[in-house]
Order: sequence, then structure tokens, then C-alpha cells
Amino acid sequence: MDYLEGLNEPQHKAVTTTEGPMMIIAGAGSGKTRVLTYRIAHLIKSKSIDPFNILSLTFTNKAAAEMRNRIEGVIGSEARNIWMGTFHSVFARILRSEAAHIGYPSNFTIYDADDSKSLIRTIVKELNLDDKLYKANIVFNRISGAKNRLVSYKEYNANPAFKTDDAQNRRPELGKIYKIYAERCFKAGAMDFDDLLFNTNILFRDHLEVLNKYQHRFKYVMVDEFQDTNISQYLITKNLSAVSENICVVGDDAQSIYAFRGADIQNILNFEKDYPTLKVIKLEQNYRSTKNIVNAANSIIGYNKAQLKKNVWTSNDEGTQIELIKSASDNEEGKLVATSIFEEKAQHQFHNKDFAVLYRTNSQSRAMEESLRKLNIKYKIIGGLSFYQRKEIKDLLAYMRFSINHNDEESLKRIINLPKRGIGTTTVNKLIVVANEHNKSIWEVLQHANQIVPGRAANAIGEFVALIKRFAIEIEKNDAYEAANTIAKGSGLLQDLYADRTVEGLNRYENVQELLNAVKEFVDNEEEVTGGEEPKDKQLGTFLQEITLLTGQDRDDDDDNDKVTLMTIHMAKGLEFKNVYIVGMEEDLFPSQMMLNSRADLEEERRLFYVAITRAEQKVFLSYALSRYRFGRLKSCEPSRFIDEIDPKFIKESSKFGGRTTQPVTQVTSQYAKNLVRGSATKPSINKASLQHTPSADFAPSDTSNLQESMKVEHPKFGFGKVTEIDNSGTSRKATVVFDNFGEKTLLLSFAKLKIHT
DNA sequence: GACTCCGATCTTTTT
DNA sequence: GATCGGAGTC
Repeated sequence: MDYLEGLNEPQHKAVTTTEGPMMIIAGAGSGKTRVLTYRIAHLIKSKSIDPFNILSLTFTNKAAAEMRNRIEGVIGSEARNIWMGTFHSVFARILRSEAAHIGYPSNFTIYDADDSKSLIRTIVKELNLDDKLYKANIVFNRISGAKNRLVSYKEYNANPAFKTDDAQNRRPELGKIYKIYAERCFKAGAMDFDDLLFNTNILFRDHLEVLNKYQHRFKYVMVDEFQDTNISQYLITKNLSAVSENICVVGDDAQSIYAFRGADIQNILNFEKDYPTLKVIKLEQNYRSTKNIVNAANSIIGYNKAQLKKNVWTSNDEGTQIELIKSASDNEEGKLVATSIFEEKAQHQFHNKDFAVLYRTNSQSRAMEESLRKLNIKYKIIGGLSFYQRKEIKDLLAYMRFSINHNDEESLKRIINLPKRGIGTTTVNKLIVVANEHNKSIWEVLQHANQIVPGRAANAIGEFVALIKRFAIEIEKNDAYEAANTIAKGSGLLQDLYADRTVEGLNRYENVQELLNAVKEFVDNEEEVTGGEEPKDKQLGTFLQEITLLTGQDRDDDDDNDKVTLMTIHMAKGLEFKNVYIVGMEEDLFPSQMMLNSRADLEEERRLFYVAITRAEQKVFLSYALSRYRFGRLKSCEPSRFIDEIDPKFIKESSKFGGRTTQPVTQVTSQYAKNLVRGSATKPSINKASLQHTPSADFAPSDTSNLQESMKVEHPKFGFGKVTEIDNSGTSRKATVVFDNFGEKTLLLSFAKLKIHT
């Protein structure tokens, strides 16, 4: 088989070992996608397995589509029949055809996180609970966590452990909210993201004949990014492959970064116990990065205790050291990074697309964008506030959703008075309360509105109902594009936006047009995204499902590819770039203070750092600022502890930018700008002293320029220690310190946070 | 019921 | 620096 040529030994084994349970531990850059692709091709070509019997779960739909293309290149058009996609999209599809078994309509709506939180807010209000205490985010996370561990609201309320736990957190009513939330979703014919997995589990648990059907269909199951699956997902795959036991999981424990949404690293560590005959293959050779990058990454991840043994290595070139860029403020950081990209491009003939800027939080993109724009460097942002979260888009989508599923409460609330029809919140709330009290569906209540609300509102509702009925017929009869057009025009949304001639209004109008284009593209597009046996249908409902389940990377449909990519580190999973800038390398930002406060999981943050660095093929830049705007306030920052953790051999300060005298910050706060407009402005309150590097009140590092051997020092993280060696030989000074509790460490003096004790 | 203005609050990360 | 909700007014 020609496709087997050029594989190294473990890769070859991973491709050709097809039977029985198997785990592939794939280090960063070890050619995992290649292995997965060829493995499927091999199953079909050499083992004559029907593509129809293969299920491959990937991290993004885009990855699935690309893999399908590559397999098609090897085996031909048969590849179309492989079931491929994300957990959510594959099982949403299965749930649609099996919905009746669990009492759902097959046209159920999928609630995104915004819908879920909005519903939670409504419930909290209805129960007269304190919305400061029962914040939508907190409640939602709690419910989500329960569902991901397969705890139903009944089990939740029956288990005293949850009760006492909630009571201790001063939120005793959480169980009640969970119950009402679940009931309301069910009544609205809606599933949230977690329900897609939760209900699949219920379906398989309670309907063995259904499980059996899929067990026999999916004779070979593959799971990519296994380290980021949660218990719910794990159980689905385990059940599906219980008959054939041909389950192959691929993952890297060092890249597990989704514990916060229920991913359980124990899945990977316990897999062996569940499958005693498990074969384990390790892919340890890195083909992506330079030696310097691989070794630096290894030196970081070495600090983690929880990990499987593996030895990632590369035969690639040595490469250059990681460069450290220091700046006075977040705005200057943007400037320096943009300038650096500009210069790298000029010096080494790189293209824009060879660069990625990675950050911990989405809000960090702003400063970068500004600077890149100023230097005329094209960029694109992956993730963040997506197109589909814009108000005008959500409004139109809500019309579509409600026209398909007349009980979708969240969509109804969005559109019933949009454009204004004289149906106010008082009326809507009354209707919802009546529906819930009499256990009637919203749709039913709407049709008898005249018995509940005054004549004028009732008339308006009557017209609204007629409108929706018209749309429903339209959707039934026509393809998605025609239906979407009718809805956009018939609802009055399009005219409303057209009438608004402001810049924002024009923008919104264009966005809606763009959405309609996307529907058109969907209708025209012959490609299948999810795979499976049915011919692709061009119904509006299918379009809606696809866009709700798009992952961040899926949404990257920019035709102009030569752009610098900006995204969070989470979004960068599975991608690679020639050069990577990791910005905002500051304590409390990365590692995130929030993460450390809420879950105390420094190791996950470190894995995130590991993921970020290993995206790069050639060069890594780390950047930190000494001050940064957060919550509209300028705060001083200290360099991240992660910088210290890199073995100094692999890192150096950027000769171009390190230590340059920096501009004072001239930005003013939004409050100041507002006051200025009102004419009541007081002086801008930028404190110049705050620009100086003052890590924390109780730990002020000393000037290390006169640090000498055998001096006693203190470090904020490592505690007390003694200097054993000062190294002045290189471009930057280094000190070796033996810490009382942490042993010997070598620190770069120019940014070492050391306090000298004389 | 619609509209406007002000202040509070928030920011991890995502399907 | 954006969004949301509440209060006040038409």
C-alpha cells in the first residue's frame, strides 16, 4: 500500500492495527491526523470495511471535512459514507431520527449558551430569587456540570450531597431551578448543548433496540482529542463499541485543556482498566517544531505531576531561542508584536498566514487588532464574539427557529415584539405564566390570546400567529434559501434595518444579507458536513442545526487566506503555524487568576501554555506588559511564573525590543470620555507610578544588577534560596539559585523576581 | 408600552 | 469598555 510509505514504525502500527480496543498517545506534532486518515483508508481499502460502518468523532467539523477529503484522495468517493463530525453534530443527527423514543419532536431546537442563560434568568426571576446570588453563569455551569456527569434533575434533587453543597454555597434552590429548567426545555422542544450528549445516553440506556442498531452499524469507532472528552461522551462511545470492541481513541494527556467544561483526564488514565486487552501505541516523534521549541515545551510540562510517561523528541533543526518581548502597557505590547511581525516578514520572506497571535482571553484581541491595522497587516480573528451572536442575526434566526418549532420559548421572546407590534413584556410574561400554570404549550396559549390579554394586544398576537403559520408552510414547501428570504422580508426585519441609515444600521443590514448568502451557499453546497446515509436535505432546519453546532475553527470561512491569525489558545488546538506569538504572559492573566481561584488547577493552565508553544514550527515569541487595562482600569502586572519555568537555555530577551524606553500610556478611561461629553470631566486618573513594575504590595523585587554569589534571596513562588552561580557569559545574565524547598533553578536576571536579603 | 439615560457588573477558556 | 436592567418620562 503506497500510503503506508513514509510512516515511522509506531505510526505504521497505529494505522494497521485495526481490531480490538486501542489507545494512541499522540504527542504534539506527531502526525496524528495523518495516522487517523490512513487508518480509516486502510480499514476500507485493505480490510474491505464498509465506510458506512465507521464512526469517526473529531474535535471540529472542519477537521472532519478535511479528513474526509484526504481519505477520498486515497479510496475515492466511498469516503462520503463515513460518519464523521463532532460529538455534538453526530449525535444531534442521531437524536433527530430517534427523538420520538425520548418524547422529543424531531424538529427540536438546539439552545445555545445564550438561550440557556436567558431561560435561567427568567426562571430565577419567576421564583423571586436573588439574581445576584443566582447568577445565570453560575447556575448554568452547575446544571451543565451535573448533566456532563449524567446526573438528571431527579437524581440531583434526590441526592443530599448536592443539597448540602448548594446550601453551603448559599444557593439552596439550585436543584429546583435545575428541575424547572429541564422541564421548560423539554416543553419548548429544546435541547441545550449538554442535552445532546445527555439525551443520547438516555436514549441508549432506555432503548436497547436503538443502541443495538447503532452498535451494529458502527463496527469501528474512533475518537480524536480523547483527552478532552467528558464522562457523558466517554459513555456514549463505550456503549456504541461494546459489541465490536473496535474502539480506537487518540489523544495527548499533556494537551487536556477542557476540564472546565467537564472533560475528564481520568478517561485517558482509566481507559486501560475498562479495556484489559487494550493496545497502547505512543507517537513520540515530533515533525512540526524545532528542537528548541520541543525542548522548551518539555521543560515546562515537566512541572506537571499528573501525566503519562512519554518522550517527545524531534530530528528537526535546532532552531532559534524563544524570544521574550517586554512592554510597558497592553497597547505598547500590541505595537511591539505588530512591529515584530512586520520585521520578521521583511527579513525572512514570511507571509501573514505564517503568524498566529495567541492569547488567554478574547478581550486581549482589541489591542492587537488596532496595532495590526495601523501597520496594514491583514488579520483574522477566530472565535470571540461570532457572527451568529450578533443581535440582528440572532433575531432573524429566532424567527426561523420559531417558525420550525412553535414552542421555542426563547425565540418567541426575542421576536414577538420585533419589529414593534404593540406586544409588550407585560403581555408576554402573562402568556408564559398562563402556559406554565395550565400546563399548556406556548403555541396553544398564543392561539387563544384573546381570552387572556386585552383586545388590542390580542389582535396583534393574532396577526403574529398568522405570520408564523405562513412561514411554517413556506419552510415546509421550499428550500432553505427561499424560506429564509420570505422570513427576512415577511417579518419586517429587513425593512426595519434598511430604514436605519446610520453606519451601524447599514452594517446590520449587510450582516443579515450575509446570513442569507450563507443560507444560499448551504443550499448550493453539495458537500456533506456530517456524513451518513440520507441524502443531504436543504431544509432550513438542517441549516439551523449546522450553524448552532459550528465550532470556532469551523467558522473560519475567510476566502483570503493570507492573514495573521488571532485567537485564544483554546481555539488553537490542533492547528499549526510557522511563528507563534503568545501575548499577555502575565501572572493572574496567564495563568488565569479566575482559574486558580475557582478550581485551583495550575496544571491545566500549564498544559494550555504547552499547547500554545507546540503550535509553532519555527519560532515562538512570548510577550508581557507591565501594565494592562482590565475592567477599564489600568493595573500593574508581573511576568508570568511560566516564563521562569522555561529552561533558560531555550529563551532569550528580544534584542530588538527588550528594555526599550516606553511611551507613557495616553489612553483614557471610558468614564472619563463620557464625562468629557457631559462637560463634567475631572482629570484623567492615570497614575504614572502604576506603570512601574510593582508586582505586589508584599513582594517588591530588588535590583538584581549587583546580585552576587552566595547572596540570600527570596522568590515569590519558590521562597528562600541561595545564589550559587552568576553567569555573565551570554547575552543576558543568569543566576543559579538553590531554593530551600524547590532545589536548584536557573533564572534570567533581567526579569527574575528576586528580593535580596543581606 | 416605548424610549432614554444612568449605573452596575462583569471577563477565563467553548460545544 | 460593553452590556444589561432599572428608573423615570412621554
